[in-house]
Amino acid sequence: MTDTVDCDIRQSVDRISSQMRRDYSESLRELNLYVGQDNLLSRLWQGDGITQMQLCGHLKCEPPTITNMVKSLEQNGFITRKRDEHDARAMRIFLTDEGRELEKPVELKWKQQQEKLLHSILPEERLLLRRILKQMESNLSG
Amino acid sequence: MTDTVDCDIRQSVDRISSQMRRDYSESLRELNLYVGQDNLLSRLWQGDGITQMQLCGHLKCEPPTITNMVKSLEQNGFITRKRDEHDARAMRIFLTDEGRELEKPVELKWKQQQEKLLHSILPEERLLLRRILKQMESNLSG
DNA sequence: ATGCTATATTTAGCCAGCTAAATATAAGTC
DNA sequence: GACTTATATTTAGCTGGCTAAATATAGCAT
Repeated sequence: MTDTVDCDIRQSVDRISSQMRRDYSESLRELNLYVGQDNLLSRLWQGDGITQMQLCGHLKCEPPTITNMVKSLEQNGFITRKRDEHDARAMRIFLTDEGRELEKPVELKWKQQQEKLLHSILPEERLLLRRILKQMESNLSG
Repeated sequence: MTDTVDCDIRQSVDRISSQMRRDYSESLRELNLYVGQDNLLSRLWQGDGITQMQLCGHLKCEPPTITNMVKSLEQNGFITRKRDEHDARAMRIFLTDEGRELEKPVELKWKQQQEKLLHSILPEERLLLRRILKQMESNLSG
């Protein structure tokens, strides 16, 4: 019984994340972005000029993934890359004006997505849910 | 405040699913499987000989995705494909012995994954969580 | 029988994500 | 200075996932 419930939870999280990704992907296309690129830009809105390795750390992904994402974002005019003046190995990533202009529209998409996800779930439940999700996050990273 | 909490939830689900995928992917490599292939096989363990279109429905993905997954699984010897006798358009997918043998090991991986995910989360909380996740699923599909 | 439409699958090409290996530069060591 | 190791990024090649377009077959209607 417990096993069944637990297994449902694992699968449920799986279904939610893939459906959310699909949905969200479609929504982001209106901004000429692909899923994941919003997270990279989000980090840059907090302060740009960081290296690709630093982006790896923040986005928790591998260097080749950053290379590709950054290439795509650069081609679409949202960021620029400059070689570090003191370390010719590193590339520093900067937002363009177009990249900066996406901050508000992306935040709106986030709110819309979150509202859709949490519709009809009560504030008390949201708080508890939040706590449990944090626990799950730390379970995975530990 | 509410916005912040909600947004945390959206991001939290995002982080959990990507970390889970990474973890799980690594774990499945021991069985010579890639993430997602276990879901396809799982449907076949319930009964094989179904068409690729039926798999699309169960896995909620598009036909080309099935074409690729099925090709990979066939090359690795877990399934075989036969053209439908009455409808030459359709391919029917069957498990090989190797494919059948993966059922128990994959279920073990599921249990390990779920145990890691839900560690230290109480049974009452799990029940509530399950209910909320179901609600989120229906929010997304509706 | 001819033709139009619907269905099943594949191909090509894109993105996120990965690993393994190559490249380039930095920095420490002898 | 020359050698070795560490770090940053890229390339090649794989998977899951997608869309758009191409095939192939089925089935209906005239």
